[in-house]
Amino acid sequence: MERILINQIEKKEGQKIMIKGRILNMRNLGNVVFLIVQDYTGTIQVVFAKIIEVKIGDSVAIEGIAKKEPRSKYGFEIQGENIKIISATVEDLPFDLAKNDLNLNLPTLLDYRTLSLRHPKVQAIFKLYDIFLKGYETVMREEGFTEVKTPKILGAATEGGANFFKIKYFDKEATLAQSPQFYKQIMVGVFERVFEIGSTFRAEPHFTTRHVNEYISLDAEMGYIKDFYDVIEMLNKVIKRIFLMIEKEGKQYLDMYNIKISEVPDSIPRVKLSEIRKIAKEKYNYSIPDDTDIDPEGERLAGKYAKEEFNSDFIFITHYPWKEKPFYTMQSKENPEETYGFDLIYKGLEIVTGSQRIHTYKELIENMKKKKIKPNGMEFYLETFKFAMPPHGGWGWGSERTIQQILELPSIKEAILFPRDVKRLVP
RNA sequence: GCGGGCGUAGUCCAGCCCGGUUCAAGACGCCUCCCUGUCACGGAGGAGAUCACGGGUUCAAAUCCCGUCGCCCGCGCCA
Repeated sequence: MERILINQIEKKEGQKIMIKGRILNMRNLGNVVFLIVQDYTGTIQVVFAKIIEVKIGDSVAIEGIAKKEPRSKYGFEIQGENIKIISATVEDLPFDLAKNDLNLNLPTLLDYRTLSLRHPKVQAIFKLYDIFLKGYETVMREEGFTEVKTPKILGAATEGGANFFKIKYFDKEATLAQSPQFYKQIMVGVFERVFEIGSTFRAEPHFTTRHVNEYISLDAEMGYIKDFYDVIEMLNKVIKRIFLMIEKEGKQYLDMYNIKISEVPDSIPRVKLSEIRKIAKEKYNYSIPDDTDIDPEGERLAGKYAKEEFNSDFIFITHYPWKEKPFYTMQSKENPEETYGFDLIYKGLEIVTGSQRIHTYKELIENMKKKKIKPNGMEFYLETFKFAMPPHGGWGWGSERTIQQILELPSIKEAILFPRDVKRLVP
């Protein structure tokens, strides 16, 4: 008999069918047994009026009659006639996958990742992530961006600093990319508009709920901009369209977390960093420390301000200080202490960083000198700027952080299948 | 790196402050039995913990002290 997918059962009312899937739960009432069976399209209840020898977790093939059943919360069920174990669970599960909530501590959730991922509510995170990635690809292509994949094994650190992983590369030393920055800029000189979805690696030993050492960055870079507001407008438009797609296609998954996805304003509020400092002080009586651009408390307050003042979950903070920004960021013409750099804060957490980049060779070299950065290993990047790079800018967007914030997950690690942090290299 | 916290059955946890009838309680899961409409099914019974490890204080330590190991969080840095 041919397998019928669970979401197709309603079309087979009254017919004898066969499904394949995993037993999520079993309720034994003596002479009647209820099974909840899951395949990749959904879940359904199967009822047997006899004793059956199966365990929760088994992969099974079930033959039975599809029928309408108002007594079942699914509205439909299968009157089971025959059940066959395709693959058996040979050990007790370490926790209860049948409950609505898994209720595990983070280390347990991640240690038993191969099993915790089977829980519908955990799966929902990654189904939403799937929609999110598809949305990004779709919208970016429609905006004329070409998808590129740039190397992650690099000969030199992208942006200086010590936060890159060193690896052995035959007889040389290499590093893992902590950003596609150089390559995506170079590609502006080729395709004008490019985007990338790729792994980035950061060797920072951070211990927070919003950092990991390997994450997926959604990058973009676009040429012939008139100023960095062109980049902000593009990002605004892209986010709005993606969030609408997630709302439409991911409703069943959002519902599992009781989340109504944020409305993205047509024009997300934009506030200068210097303004945010004043607002934090005057409105919330908090002083953002002078030795940083903005601290996490400052970001939370910026998010709070956006909600209270503009009823927006999003806010752009612009004009980050020159001394805090990397050498390729364009300095403000109006105020040399500031740059044309911005962050996007979503629900009080930074999820995107972007800027207009310096596009002339001369300015780039001058800025490097001022920042005391040696060109060693990045000659290939600098060379490009001798050959007429158009004015351009772009962003790096943390994909997992976005999912974390959409679902309000307590840790970014819940939004990654197999997260890598300071303490975790397996599974 | 600095600061704070945690470690008790397979899982989630109570007990720790104020050491002693609690030979560590409960819930979920597991095993046995009962139940023909459950949907977090219900009911009865049962097994499962050298209280992270090592040392100390004490008549007595899960509980107080010291050390070790493991982990989590905040900050820094950033997406």
